[in-house]
Amino acid sequence: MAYWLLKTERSAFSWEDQLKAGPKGGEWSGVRNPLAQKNMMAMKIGDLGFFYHSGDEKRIVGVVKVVSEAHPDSTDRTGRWNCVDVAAAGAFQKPVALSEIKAEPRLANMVLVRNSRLSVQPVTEEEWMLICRMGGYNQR
DNA sequence: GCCAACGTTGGC
DNA sequence: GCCAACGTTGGC
Repeated sequence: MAYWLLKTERSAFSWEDQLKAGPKGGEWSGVRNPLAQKNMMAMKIGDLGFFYHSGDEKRIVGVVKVVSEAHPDSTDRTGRWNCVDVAAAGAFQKPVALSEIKAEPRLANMVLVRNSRLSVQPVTEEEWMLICRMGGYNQR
């Protein structure tokens, strides 16, 4: 079981959109970066990911789970890109802002801090647990 | 609005 | 196959 972080601009696809997709979830489409793509290809059903709003908000607002492993991205006509399906697993009681992550020394090595442009990133178990605690998110 | 970091493109 | 030029992302 692995942990990830998925970035999206609110205007493109928001947490509310993710909630609307319900327990069956939907495609995490539109990723057109080779490294982000490689990360998605490595996702397994049941893996969890932070849902991060980039742009004006810059904060983690919730958790999604992988409900379908990589398959062709329906928004891609070239046939080169794949995506996974994710469903909302729960919202943070208190969203965790990028500024809080940067202020936490134990998170200094997070990919989010090191390579802010990567849209699909791995998260370590230690980072995952700590951020869940910061966000008031209870894992089952 | 700026710019650093990173990707992609295209000429050679 | 290299690399300069250009485009995009995303934080500040």
